[in-house]
Amino acid sequence: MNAQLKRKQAPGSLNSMPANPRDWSIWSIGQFATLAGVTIRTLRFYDRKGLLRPAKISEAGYRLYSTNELLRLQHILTLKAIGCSLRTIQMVLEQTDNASVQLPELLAQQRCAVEAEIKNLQAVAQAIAAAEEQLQRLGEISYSSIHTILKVITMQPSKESQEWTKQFFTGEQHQALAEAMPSYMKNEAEGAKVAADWANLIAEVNAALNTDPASPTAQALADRWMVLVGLFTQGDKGRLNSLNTMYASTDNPNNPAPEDFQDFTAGMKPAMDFVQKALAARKS
Amino acid sequence: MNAQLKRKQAPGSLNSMPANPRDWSIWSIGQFATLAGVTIRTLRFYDRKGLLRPAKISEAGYRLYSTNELLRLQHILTLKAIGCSLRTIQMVLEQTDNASVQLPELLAQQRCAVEAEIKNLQAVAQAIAAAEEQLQRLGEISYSSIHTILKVITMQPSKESQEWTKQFFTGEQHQALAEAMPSYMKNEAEGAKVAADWANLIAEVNAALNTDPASPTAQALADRWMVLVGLFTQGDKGRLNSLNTMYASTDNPNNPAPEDFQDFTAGMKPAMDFVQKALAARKS
DNA sequence: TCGACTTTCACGATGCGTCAGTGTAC
DNA sequence: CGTACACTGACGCATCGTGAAAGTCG
Repeated sequence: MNAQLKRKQAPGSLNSMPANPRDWSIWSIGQFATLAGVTIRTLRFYDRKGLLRPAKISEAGYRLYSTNELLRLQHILTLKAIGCSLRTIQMVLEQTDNASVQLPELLAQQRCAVEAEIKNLQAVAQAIAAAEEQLQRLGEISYSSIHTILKVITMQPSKESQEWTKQFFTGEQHQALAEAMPSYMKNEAEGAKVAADWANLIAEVNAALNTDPASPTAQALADRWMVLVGLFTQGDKGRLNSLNTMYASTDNPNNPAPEDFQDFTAGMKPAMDFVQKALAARKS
Repeated sequence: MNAQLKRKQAPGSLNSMPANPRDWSIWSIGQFATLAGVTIRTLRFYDRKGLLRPAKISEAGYRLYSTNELLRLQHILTLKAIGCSLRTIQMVLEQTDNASVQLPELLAQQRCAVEAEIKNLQAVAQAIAAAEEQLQRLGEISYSSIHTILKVITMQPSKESQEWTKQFFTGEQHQALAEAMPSYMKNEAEGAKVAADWANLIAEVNAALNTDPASPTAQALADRWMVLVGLFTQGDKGRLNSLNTMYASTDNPNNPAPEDFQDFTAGMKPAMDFVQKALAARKS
C-alpha cells in the first residue's frame, strides 16, 4: 500500500526528503521510491529487468534517479494499470518509433482482454450467487451442485454445438425459443435460480440412481424434472420431443454432438437416463 | 486447452482408453488425466502438494487413480473455478467436518472477491475506452492522458477524503451536486468522455506551463478549463467558489487534505495553478 | 561512532509448462 | 525391439516480498 510505512522509517524522516522533492533533480532509490509510490524492491527489480535503469550509478554503486526516470516510471505504471505485462511494457517503451507494437493496438487489445475477463468473472459471480441462493433455500449444497451450476452458467457453446443443436429444432421452434428466452430467464437472478434448481435436482437424481425407477421417490424426482423442463418447453409437445431427440443423439455414433457439448452433458447423462426410465415405468 | 492434443498422441490411441472408461475402476495417470480433462503435470503437481494423492502406487512407481480420486478432483476443480487458491482448497477439503473453513463462508468470501475484481476491471475497461475515444477524436494520445484518465476513473475516495471535501460545501450544495451527478455523468460512456477531456486538457496545460499566462494560447486553455469546470458547477457561482477554496486548501498545512486526495490531485496541481494565473491575468 | 540508507544474494509464493534423462509395459 | 507411457528433478514464468550480510553517508 504505502511504501513509506512499509519501510518503517522514523516518522518525519521521510528518506531525508526535502519539503518539496521537486527542488532536487537527483534522487536516491529510497527518495525516488517514496516520490513515485513504489517500493525500493520494485525499482531494483525493474533495473535488473532493464525496464527502468537509473540515470547514474554513484561510485559506491548507489542508484541515482532523475526526472526522466520519473516520467518513464509513470508510463510503466500506467501500462501496468491497464493490465500489460512487464515484457509487453518493455517492448512498447523500447522501440520509440520502431512501430512493432503501437499504442492504439495495445489499447484495443487490452480492452478486449479486460472485457473478456469481466465476462468470465461475472459468470462466476452469478454461479456463486446461485449456489448461495440454493444454500439458503435448502440449508445445504453439494460440490456437485456447484459444479453443475458452474457448468450451466459458464457454458459458452461453440459454433459447432450451436449448429448441431439447431438440426433438432424447426425454424419456428428456434424463433419461438429465442423469443421465450427473456421470460424464461428474466434476469441474472432468475437464471441463476433456475441453474441452481437444475444442479440440485441432478445431484438428487444422481444419489438415487440405484433405486427403482418406478418407486414413488423416483417418480417424484421425475415430476420435478419435468417441471424444470416445462420452464423451457412452455408446455409445447413439439419442443419437448425435439429436446428429447437432441439429448438422445448426443452419443449417437453417426451424428455425435461436438466435444464441448458432450462435455457439458456428460455429468448429467446418468440422471437423464434415470428420469427417462422413470417416465417409461410410469407409462406402462 | 486439450490435454489430449497437447500430449501429441497418435490419433485414436487415446491413452489406450476403452470405449467407455467407466468400465474400468482403475486408471493410469494418462487415462485419468484425459478422463478428467486436466494435464498429467497437474496431477503430479497435486500429488506432490498432497492435494490429490493417487489411490495406489504400482510396484514400478506408477500412480493409479480410481473413482474416489475422480470425485475429489471434481471438487478441487469446482473450487478452483470460483477462484480459490490450491492452499484454500486443501484446507477446505482436508477437514471433513473440522469446521475451520466452511463452505457457506467460502462462497460469500469468494463472491465478494470476484465482485471486487469485476468492479476494478470495469473501471479499467472504462478508462481504456475513454483513452480510445480520445484517440479517435484527436488522432493521438499521451501516456500522461491515460494516466490521468486512470486516476480519475479508478479514484475511490477514502472516508477521510469524503469528510474533508464536505467541509467546503454547504449542505444544500452537497445535495444539489448529488442530484446533478446523474446528468453530469449520464452513463459510463459519458463519464469516460469527460474524464478523457480532463486528462487531455491537463496534458495540454502541462505542456504550456512555461508560456505566458496572459497569452492567447493560455487564455484558450483556461477557457476550455472553465467549460469543463462548468459541467460540474452548472454555472452556480457558489459551487465554483467552494471548489476553488477546496483545491486551494489541499496543501494548507493547517488543514491538509488526506493523503489519497493529495495523491489524486498531485499530478494536476501545476496545471491548476497555471489556469489560476491565466484567469488572474484576464481580470486585470 | 551511530543509525539510516544502500548494495547484492538468495529463497518463497502461485500453478503449473517444458525439457532432460531414464525406467516400464505391451 | 520399438514405442507409447511413466517416473523424478529441475528450470522458467511474473512480480515482486522478505530477510541476511555487508558496505556507505552524513
